[in-house]
Amino acid sequence: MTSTLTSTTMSSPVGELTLVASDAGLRAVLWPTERDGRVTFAETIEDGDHPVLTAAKTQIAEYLAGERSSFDLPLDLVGTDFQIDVWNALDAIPFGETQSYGELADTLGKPGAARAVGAATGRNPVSIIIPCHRLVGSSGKLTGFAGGIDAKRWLLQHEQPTEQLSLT
Amino acid sequence: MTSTLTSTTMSSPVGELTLVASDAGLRAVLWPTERDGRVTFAETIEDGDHPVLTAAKTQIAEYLAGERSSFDLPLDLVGTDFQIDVWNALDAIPFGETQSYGELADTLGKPGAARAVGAATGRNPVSIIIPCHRLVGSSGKLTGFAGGIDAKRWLLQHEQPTEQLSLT
DNA sequence: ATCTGGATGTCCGAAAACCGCTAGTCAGGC
DNA sequence: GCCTGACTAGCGGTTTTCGGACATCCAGAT
Repeated sequence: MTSTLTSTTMSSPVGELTLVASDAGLRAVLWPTERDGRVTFAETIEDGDHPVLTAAKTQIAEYLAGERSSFDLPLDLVGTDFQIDVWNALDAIPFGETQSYGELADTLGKPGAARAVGAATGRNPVSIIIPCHRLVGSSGKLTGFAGGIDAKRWLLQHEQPTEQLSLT
Repeated sequence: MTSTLTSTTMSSPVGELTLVASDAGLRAVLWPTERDGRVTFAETIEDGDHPVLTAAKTQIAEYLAGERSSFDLPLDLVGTDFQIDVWNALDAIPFGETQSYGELADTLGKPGAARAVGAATGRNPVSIIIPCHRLVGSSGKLTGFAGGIDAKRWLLQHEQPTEQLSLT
């Protein structure tokens, strides 16, 4: 049926990440709590040498070390049209900036779909690479995150030049 | 996603048949009324030269000409566990014989599931090859058929040596 | 200040509907 | 009596439908 998937893992300040790739590109970057359910691991093979996986590993490590602010990787996104739209819009939020769920809904031409944006964001398969952590409540509050609110706060602080803002 | 499907058509005394194959084998033999809905034709390519399709065409023609009483083709059945069980049990009914829905349910070890057998039979993707026409009501009545009751009667008469039985 | 309701797309579980059935019952016609 | 046909309840698996729940937010009423 589906082309074979390969996977590998890497450790990071925000927990162990699991990377999954298909022939077409990077399929997923998963938090420890997401390992099950998000991807059917029945058809997944461990392979640390997959070119897309090694590239992703390198770029994520550079990002976490503060040496990189954007990614350049082939992605293989699987989702509904709306979800893909949301993920692409997320990708357009620049390093260090944030946007609210409602604002993103507006830019998609679907005002009022803030809640739907939240649901689609929560289903982003490629954490960190597609910066779902840059989406916050309209009041600035950090509302939810697949990897845990702590990880979201860590990533956002990490993108602040002074490392000083205290985020609630 | 799914591997590519190829299809072709052939005419027969019971109407034009549409054959569909995947890499794994014959996927479907459809009646004119089934062409839509049963298979996603969005991903189907016309190709009369596909080896499985030509073999199926030949064997069906031989069967319809009275020169063949069983089939030997790789099948690629897609369905629930129960449906697959039913289809396999159907395949075991010999040429020229019939069985009732309830009897088949019994042989599956699920007495009382006669009606479920009916539903599964109605979903048999591979008409003629898997002889769903050999399944009749417990009273001997021809109850239903995807290709129409007339086609069912034609096939059953065709399998009678004398061509004489009058089936209701 | 705080609470309520309504709008959006998707997924998930529960419940209902749907069938290519069947054995049983009962009323009619011979 | 015996057969037939019409009608009924209950059978089991699958499909369809429906109602919530979500990583929200704004307006209006308490």
